[in-house]
Amino acid sequence: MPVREIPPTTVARLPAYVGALEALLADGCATTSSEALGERSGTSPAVVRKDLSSLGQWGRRGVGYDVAHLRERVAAVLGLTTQRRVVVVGVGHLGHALARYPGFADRGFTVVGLVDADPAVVGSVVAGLAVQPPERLAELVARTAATIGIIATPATSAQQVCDALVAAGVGGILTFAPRALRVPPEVDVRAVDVAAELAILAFHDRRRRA
Amino acid sequence: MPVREIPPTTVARLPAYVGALEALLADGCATTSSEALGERSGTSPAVVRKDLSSLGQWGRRGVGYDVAHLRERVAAVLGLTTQRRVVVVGVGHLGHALARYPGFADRGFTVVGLVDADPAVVGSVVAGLAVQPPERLAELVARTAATIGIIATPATSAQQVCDALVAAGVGGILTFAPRALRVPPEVDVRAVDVAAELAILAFHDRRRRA
DNA sequence: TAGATTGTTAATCGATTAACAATC
DNA sequence: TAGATTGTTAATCGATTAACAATC
Repeated sequence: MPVREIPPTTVARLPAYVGALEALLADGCATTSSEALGERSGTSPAVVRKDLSSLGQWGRRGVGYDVAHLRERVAAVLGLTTQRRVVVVGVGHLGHALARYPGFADRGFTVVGLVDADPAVVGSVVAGLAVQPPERLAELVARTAATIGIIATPATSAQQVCDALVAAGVGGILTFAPRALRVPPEVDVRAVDVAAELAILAFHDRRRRA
Repeated sequence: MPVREIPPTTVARLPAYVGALEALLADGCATTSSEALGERSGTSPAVVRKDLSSLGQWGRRGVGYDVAHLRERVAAVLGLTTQRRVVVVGVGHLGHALARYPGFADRGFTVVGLVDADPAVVGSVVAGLAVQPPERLAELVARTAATIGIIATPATSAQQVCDALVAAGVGGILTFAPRALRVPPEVDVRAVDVAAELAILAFHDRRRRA
């Protein structure tokens, strides 16, 4: 177990290493190098070595890394060995897609609850789960022991949903709403803003053509 | 027009400023400060001032920024004043959601084409567009003059789709597939990995409980 | 032994924070 | 004039890159 604090940039790259290691495993590679890992995860060999050595010394000089062992260790550092329960708020097109996303189960995440404010949607069954009304959110989180909430609502209700999730006791929130959220310091927020990503592409596109 | 190169971290924050300024405009604010903008966009006043001053001097000391004017200028820097045409490859649940996402049109992005490899999906009409087979991708991009491609396919086909988009001539790619993509240096790639975001939340969740 | 590759240190680079003079 | 707030500089901090000794 690492004693030093792991830098946030390193943590952000760990999931890519797990993915790359799984791909290598599927390809039948028993051993790999920082060079091959960098190639597969989109970073440089130097960064790979620095990141991995900040977690512990799991490679062998002159040889490389044991793929299966390293995958297990990095997944353990990320906390992917435990199942995590996730509640999705907002069951529009995006919420639907998230509720059914196969990439979650592979990584130990289970969607255990769906919530929507629209009475026409409440009660419908999506991905085997009956959609609950917002007033049942706290009870749902408590009953399922969910620790992560996903916000897939319009931006206008995002802060309200966020407050409800925090009050219900989740420790982490992933939001797709294009709006900054206020949360107490002990709650962790990650934001995905698809339109913002396109805007950044547009910036470079504009530069390229200028 | 700014002469100096704009730092990537600044570019990444610009869309949030545009959003915050639009919210302020909707609230009827004519003028704002770096403090209020920071609050709304999730950064500090110092960062706001530094970012904005790297684009030009658009504030007035002792007074603040003109909301409408600043919004227009930042949007112009991002290149949001021109309509951008977007092609979505992979029309599963996520592709469906993207094709219909209202947040795109608001920011000047129009989905002009849909492509899927599944013969059962090809020909179906989603969001007013007939889904095309992969072999029509190049023609589709050429005909619509699309400059941005979105990859919403399984990870296994992501690189192949990426190569086809590059060959078809798009300048920017937004991928949702959890896999590093190889592209020529003149093509810009942004990656959104939802499972990775959850994994990062899981890391902090684990620390919190440890 | 010779070649390969890690783990780590030092050097470079860039981003954030703090502070304040300029100026409305 | 006094108070407010920008634009900018300097100081701090953290991340990346380069290089190489350790070692398999």
